Amino acid sequence: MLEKFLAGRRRGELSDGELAALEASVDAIVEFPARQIIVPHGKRVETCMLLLEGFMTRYMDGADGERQLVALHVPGDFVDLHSFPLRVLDHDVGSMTPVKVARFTHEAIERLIVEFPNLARQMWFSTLLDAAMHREWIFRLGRLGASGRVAHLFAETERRLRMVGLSEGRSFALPLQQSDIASACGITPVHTNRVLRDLRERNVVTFSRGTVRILDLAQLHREAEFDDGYLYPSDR
Amino acid sequence: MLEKFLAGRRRGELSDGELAALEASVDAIVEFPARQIIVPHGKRVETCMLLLEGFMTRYMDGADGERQLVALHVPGDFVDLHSFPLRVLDHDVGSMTPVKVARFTHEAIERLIVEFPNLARQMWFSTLLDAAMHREWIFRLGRLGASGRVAHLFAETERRLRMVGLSEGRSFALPLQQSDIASACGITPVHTNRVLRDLRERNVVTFSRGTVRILDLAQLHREAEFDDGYLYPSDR
DNA sequence: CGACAACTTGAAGAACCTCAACCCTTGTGG
DNA sequence: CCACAAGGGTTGAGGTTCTTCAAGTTGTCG
Repeated sequence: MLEKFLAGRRRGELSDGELAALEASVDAIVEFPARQIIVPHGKRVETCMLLLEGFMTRYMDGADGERQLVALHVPGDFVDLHSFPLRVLDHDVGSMTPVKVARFTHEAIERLIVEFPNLARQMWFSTLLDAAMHREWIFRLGRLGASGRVAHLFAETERRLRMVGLSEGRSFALPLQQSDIASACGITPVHTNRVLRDLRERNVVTFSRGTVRILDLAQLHREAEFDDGYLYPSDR
Repeated sequence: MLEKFLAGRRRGELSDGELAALEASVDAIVEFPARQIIVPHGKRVETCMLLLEGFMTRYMDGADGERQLVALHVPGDFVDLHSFPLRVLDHDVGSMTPVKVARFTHEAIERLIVEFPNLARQMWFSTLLDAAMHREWIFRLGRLGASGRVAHLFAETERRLRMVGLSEGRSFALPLQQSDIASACGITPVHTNRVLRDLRERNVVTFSRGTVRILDLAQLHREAEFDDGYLYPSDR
């Protein structure tokens, strides 16, 4: 049942036994409404969640209330696996859409990694994939202009969704508002709007009512300086 | 021999046996000159390095040759432990000063984590600390202005050096050039110079010839919106 | 002392932000 | 079915921040 969700975050294969043990360890399938804090920062965490449906984000709020997204999570992501070694998160985890997750208690994770060292390795790998994406976001914010940042967000998300079968490479659902894109890219909502118009008018990509339509993938990647190597894709 | 270096990146304690095994696993103590690429991106990596002396960085270069630092490493950091699960790095690792490192082969790491599950956990934790710092850098770049970014870099580095006994809280060695600070903060060297003058003239912090002198720590933290929680400090 | 690299400063312009108004869509109650 | 409210999206004008380019100045090392 979980197998198809794990395609985007694997280093090598999972055995049938490992997969079965993972599925047997699921504490519960849980649903949350959109726009809700799922895991607050600074509080002891006892579970981890594998995202099955919907979009989630991790974010930090600044002193003036301005929000910075630090990650966008798509189905297949082990959203807060970081909380297992860390125990307390330095950031909030929230839902952007209604979401469905498979919840695991930390005790269950503990048992799994003792019994299946390969699963431990896979989980470590998964969290380091998050770290690699963090680094790419640092690069995006530090070295790209506003339109490059938005292009990069689209390019990365398209590539990640394609890994789990949620994009065919031309258009995909990205149920965010312009202000969410602004929060991810370190720019204002107003400027995000202008950037989107610019990308649209130059026939690179359009974003409207939660759908991204890529008109020129090569140009999108060029403007984003995007190379998918950091995602360690298994499907190429 | 390694013990004093590990103070900043521990979750709980290491037993004498674990420490001894770690020390026995050191492949070699290696020195590198300043300003050298130590681990290039995209190439299979077979070893990891624990930084003993000097400063190292991880960075990515953009299409126009502009460099973005994604991490600054201080003594005690397991610099490229990410390469163990990832096998290939998405970024370069380089020395800023002459450095001395303890090198471990991946095979040695493999043996260690099989025999000492607690070491495996510590190593996972260490890489997630890097991820937490990455998130903070994302916040810094996305939500702070130029002087806040520089202040944040100084605040974070001071706190980390204090954890390993290399800062007393008032002044510390940070052997970087203004252009390195620029690379870390996503601003130009020229603007970095103006920001440093501003911080100096407002009696917050000075930076001169590789030394940071903190004049008003509270104000530095305020401007950086700095809270050390994400470093999971064990010394408070 | 001379050469070189790093640092410093000024001036002009580009990128992005702020503020304020308006538009368009969607949902709701009469 | 219409009126209207609310939230998100769009546009314009003007200001701030940061960049770019170019010209010094300072410090270091042979």
